[in-house]
Amino acid sequence: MYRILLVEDEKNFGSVLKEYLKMNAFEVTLCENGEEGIKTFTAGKFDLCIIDIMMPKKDGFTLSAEIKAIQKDIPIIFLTARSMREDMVKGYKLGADDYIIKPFDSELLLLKIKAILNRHYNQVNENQFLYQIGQFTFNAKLRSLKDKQGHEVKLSPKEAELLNLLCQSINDVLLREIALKKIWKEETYFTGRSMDVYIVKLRKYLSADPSIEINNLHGNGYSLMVKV
Amino acid sequence: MYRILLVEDEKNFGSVLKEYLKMNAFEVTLCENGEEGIKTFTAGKFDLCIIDIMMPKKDGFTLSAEIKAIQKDIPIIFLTARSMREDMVKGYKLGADDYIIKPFDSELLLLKIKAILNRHYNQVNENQFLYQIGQFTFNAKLRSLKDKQGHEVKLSPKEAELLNLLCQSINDVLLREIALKKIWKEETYFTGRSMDVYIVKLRKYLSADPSIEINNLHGNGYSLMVKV
DNA sequence: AACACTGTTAACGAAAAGTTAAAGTTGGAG
DNA sequence: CTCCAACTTTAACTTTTCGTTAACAGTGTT
Repeated sequence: MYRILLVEDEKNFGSVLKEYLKMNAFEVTLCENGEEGIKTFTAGKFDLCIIDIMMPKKDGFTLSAEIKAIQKDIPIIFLTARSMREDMVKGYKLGADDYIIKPFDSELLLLKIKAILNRHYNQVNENQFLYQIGQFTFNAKLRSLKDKQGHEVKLSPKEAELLNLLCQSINDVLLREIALKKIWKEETYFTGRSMDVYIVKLRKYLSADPSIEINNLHGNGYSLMVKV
Repeated sequence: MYRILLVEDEKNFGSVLKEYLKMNAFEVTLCENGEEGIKTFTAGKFDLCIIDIMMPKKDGFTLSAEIKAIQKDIPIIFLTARSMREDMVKGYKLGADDYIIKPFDSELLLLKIKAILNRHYNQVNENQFLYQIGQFTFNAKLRSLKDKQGHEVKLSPKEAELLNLLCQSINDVLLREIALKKIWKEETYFTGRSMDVYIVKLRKYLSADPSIEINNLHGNGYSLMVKV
């Protein structure tokens, strides 16, 4: 049960978001401005902050700086109005923080939250390297993909890393940016295109089993789905 | 002989699995529910637990928490129904534990069991010096490699050291950098090339048995694979 | 309709590894 | 002390593997 500090001055929007997150098994504390936010943060324990940038009294960036001063590594997701200039937000992008533009798909926010929490806390079994994918068995250490007949294909390092990430979030979403940061260490046009090429390669390898699909979520990432 | 505690409420599936594991040289105790599971665990000694998550009376997570309270570091493999949501399993603190989705390839379970036991208990016995490699017997101290016919080859110091490292991670990866650090004490272009030369030599020695392969993992290292 | 995102293929160049042989190095035997 | 043989490193050349990029086609969004 992760604890989220939500700081949002629009009352309606804030409480709707709070309810939505609670429905999805998060513990949420809602604050209506930056001052209240820093007080609440100091008093409690939180795993993640979601902060509106434009707020009266104390803006989101200032608040986040104060929070980081207390707990350096806490992940923060900024909420920004569409009108806000992208480069301004990016300029403030610190460390592993993220931002999301209002109005947004609540589903997307949930995905980001999960992905970020995962990245920060669930050092998800770096040890796990054996996966069953439909009729295939994938050994990430040896970079081998074997089908039921015992036919083996060797994957290249990048192929294996990508498939490994997909397996870690099997039947769920692997966000583009997360894959790029983890595998390519940077997120540019070219690394993005490179990743697309690898997706094609993985699809080819896995095409023997029709119950396996690597689906694209336009603008968000990919998901490795294995049907029943 | 490792001892496995298997807790599974489906009687048929449980006993089939138990027999399969026994066939593969494990000592297995089968329990049919969580309560029985914790009693049995308290009474006996076990190296690994395999626990179904969905069980009446006491679910697998609760059981595992109780078991961990008694023996903190015992490895656990969870069995989950396909219907169970993936993120629910991952959301639960898996720690160093692993999980597997039913129905699964029994081969995969065996691989996982071996991998887990290996990393928990076999902190690689550095003192071992006698290895069986396919049809060969390798004595690392005497640096001798004998085939079934008793023909013996004497290996040079470096050859023997390298083969020894390969044997320590048989059917797994020997990372280049680790081999270089352990044998050559430094990692440069030339020591790397030197190692390549020794790999060629070892391959030549072992080429008599086609079930033995020293595979290169491009950019990673080598793996000594012996087919069964 | 315009634009951004994705699918797909092929080609190029860089890096790693395979291979063989010559050049060093070292530690005894004489 | 000298020389030889075993051993190791360096060199040179070849082959393989890999990742990125370009180019063009197709798709989803606004």
